[in-house]
Formats: sequence, structure tokens, C-alpha cells
Amino acid sequence: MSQKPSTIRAVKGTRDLLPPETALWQRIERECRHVLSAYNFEEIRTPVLEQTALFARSVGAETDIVSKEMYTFEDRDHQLLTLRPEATASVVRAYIERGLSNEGRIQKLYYLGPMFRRERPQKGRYRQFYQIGAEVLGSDHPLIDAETLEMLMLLLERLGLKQSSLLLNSVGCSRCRPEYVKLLRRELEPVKSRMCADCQRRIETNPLRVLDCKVEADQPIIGRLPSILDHLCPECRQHFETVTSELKRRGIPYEITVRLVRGLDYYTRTTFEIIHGELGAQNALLGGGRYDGLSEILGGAPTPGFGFAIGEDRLALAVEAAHSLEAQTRPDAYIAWMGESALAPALELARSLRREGFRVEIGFEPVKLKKMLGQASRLRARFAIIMGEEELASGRLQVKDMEAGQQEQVAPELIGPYLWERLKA
RNA sequence: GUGAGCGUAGCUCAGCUUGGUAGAGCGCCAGACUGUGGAUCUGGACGUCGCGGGUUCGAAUCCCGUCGCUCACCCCA
Repeated sequence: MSQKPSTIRAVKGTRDLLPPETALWQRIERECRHVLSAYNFEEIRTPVLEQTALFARSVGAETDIVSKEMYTFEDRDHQLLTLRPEATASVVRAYIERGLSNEGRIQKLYYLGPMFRRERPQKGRYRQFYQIGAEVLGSDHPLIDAETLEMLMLLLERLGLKQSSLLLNSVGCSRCRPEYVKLLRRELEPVKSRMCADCQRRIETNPLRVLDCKVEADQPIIGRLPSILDHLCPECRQHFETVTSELKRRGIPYEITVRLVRGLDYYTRTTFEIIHGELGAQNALLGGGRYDGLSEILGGAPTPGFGFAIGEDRLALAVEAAHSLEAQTRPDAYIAWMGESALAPALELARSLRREGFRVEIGFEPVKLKKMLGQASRLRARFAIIMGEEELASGRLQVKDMEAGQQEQVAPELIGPYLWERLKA
């Protein structure tokens, strides 16, 4: 009467990353770290768990992220904790808390790891998703914006993602944006009744979002709305002009997209997004911008900042679609042994090759050579090393090139150099 | 939170309209080939048809419910 226990599944919106996909992720992360370090970014690791107030204050209590997407729970000491929905707030918190401003230089920090948002999963959108991001803290110089965008374009180039487009906008600062929002409301009020239900709501809650509406019927109205770029204060306008002219100087193509309104309250001035086809509806590969007021919101000294976050899940989707990276891992050698007397020397050979850094596999069951070679073939091993009684007697092992199908006799102590010579090609 | 599509072998899927013994390809195992993989041929194993209920002599198939997955809306990375 034993009943089969029900199986436990991964939580909705979370998933296991398995080989060979993990190999692809490792390659992506390696490229990212390489490019980030070329621009002298250093890694920071912050907790996944933070006080809820951190996000409520930085991201904005009225945003979708905070109002309905956070994983929040009360700890046993009644503290409200949240699984981070993004990491910029944590980095700025650490910057303030650990006194990094006292080091008297611009801080360039990067991070990577899981974030959590309780959204309905779909292609490229998960409840546990991964971001690779970076922040530049301590300067509002527009060259930071331009140089960081330059770095991102280099990264995408190195990952073989040619057809990505950079969308660029400025959302102004705490001085000019409220003026523009007021103007927008004034313009929208008379035509409100002709707009979609969502927009009617947005006019009240967040008029900037109206610009991002995709309803066909609303487009004529949206097209006639004033552009924020025409209503920036002189400082913001100057900043934006420097960013765009620096991008031109670097030959980086971009599209000014006035409807690019980011969903986090802390953004000021430059905002951007890089989108990619092949990603489905969630086509934003990465996004970011400037947040000159965030430090103060979190109780720190005024500290301008600029940052971005790459959706690693989406990056992996795009790289996969582009077939630009080889994800397969394959053993350098498979050791096929025959007869109990060959097992000990075979294990010894495996050990020494592995100590030399080769990726080596060996089976433990005494099965037929045919089966061992079949296993080597299935693992896509580059070479099979055959050792049976004959080889042990003669002191010459058979090294078989699994692709060419040819084999040579090699003395055991020369196998390392033999493999090294052929694998580096 | 809303909507749509889909759950059948390890994988990809057919079968469902018109109810009647659960299928194919790939993969896996074995042999042909006792120390040489990939190719070919032959044979083999494998399913509570997501789950629960209903209709029926009989349900993978029709109906209801439920869970899950996927995509889209929304929003964002």
C-alpha cells in the first residue's frame, strides 16, 4: 500500500540551468568580467536580502516593482525583509554605509547575481532572474555616460550581438522634470476621453507612461505631445548634448526615443535601453541611466551616479539565437582500459593528466572496448587513450584521435605533451 | 492581476474532429562485430495519455473542474 510521494517541482518562474547551458553562461560572464575590468570596474557583492525600506525609498513606492512585485516577508524579529528586485539600491546603500565616498575617487563597481520579482513568467522574464550590472558613483560628468555606453557596445560586439539598437533619452532632473510633467498633464486633460483606459489612468498616476503607450488609436495624440527634450533645463540639455556628441565621435549609433521612460523613480537625465530581436516581447537586453539624486534619497551625501543592468537570461537567449559562442564542453581524453590489471595504471594516468590540467574521463566498470569507445564518442572526447595487456606489455599506449579516426603509439610519459601539442591547434 | 494555446515514451510529436487493444522518429539497451566509437541491419525495454470527477457497455478522444507549462497583455532586465 505504499503510495508514490508527489514530486516536488521548482517554484514557478524559477528554473534549473543545466549543462550545456551553464557553460554558455560561464562564457558570457567571462566576457563581461573581461570587458568590465578593461574599463577598470571592480566587483562588489551585496546581500540578496535587504530591508524592505531600501527599495521602497529608492525604486519608488508607487512603482510596479515595489507595489506588487517584491518578495517581502516578516522575519522572526518582525523586521520586514525583501529579496532584492534589483541591485543599484544595494550598491548605493553599501557605498554610503561603508564610506566609500571617503576614498576620494570615483567608484566603479560591478555585480552579478540573482534578482527576484513576482511577475507572471514569460519568454525572457522569470521570477528569479539574473543581472550583470555596474555603477559609477561620484561624478555627473557626461563622459561617464558616454564611456559606459561605449563599454556596453564593445561587450555586445564581443558576444556577437551585432543587431542590437541603443535607445537613448533624457528624463531631466528634479528641477525640469516636474515642470514637464505638469505641461504634459495640461496637454492631455482635454483629449483624455479619447484615449485608452490605461492612458486615462496614467494621466493621473504617471503621465510620462502615456508616451510609452502602444495602443494604435492613441498614437496620433501621443505624436503631438511636447517632447521632454524641448523642456530640459539648460544644465540637463548641455549634459545630453555632450553625451550624444561623444557617442557620435565614437561612431556609436543610437536612436533618440522620447518615449523611453524608465520604470524606476530614481532616474535622472540620461536613460537608455538596448533592445534585441529574437527576444520576443521582452526585448530589452539591458537598461540603465543616471541617478544623481539616489544617494540623498537613501540618506547619504549628494552623490551622482550612473549605471546599468544587463538581463543575463535575455543575453543568453540572444547569444544562443546568434550562435556566436560555442557552449559545448568536451573532454580532452577518455581513457579506455581493458582487463583488471590495466585499471590501476589507467587511474594513475587519469590522475597525472588531470594534474596537468587536461579534462579527462574514465569509466570504472570493466566493459568491452567497443563500449568504452562508444562512451568516448558520446562524450565527444577529442582523444581516446587505449590501454590493455598489449599496451602495458609494450609500454606504448594507443592514442586515438576520435575525429580523424587514426591512432598512434605513445609512451605513457609523453602523452601529456602529445595531447597538448594537438589540442592547442 | 488578465487573456490565449498546450500537457501522450527519456526527447520531439502524431492519434482527439467521427469514443472501440496507445503509435512514429530520435535516443537508450543487446546482437551481427570475443581489442576499436560514429554508418547499416536485426531484436529489445520503456507510458498511471498531467491530476480528479462526470457521460458511456467502453474515454487519450466528449463534458466539468483542477494543477502545471508556454506565449501575450501589463511592466521591466
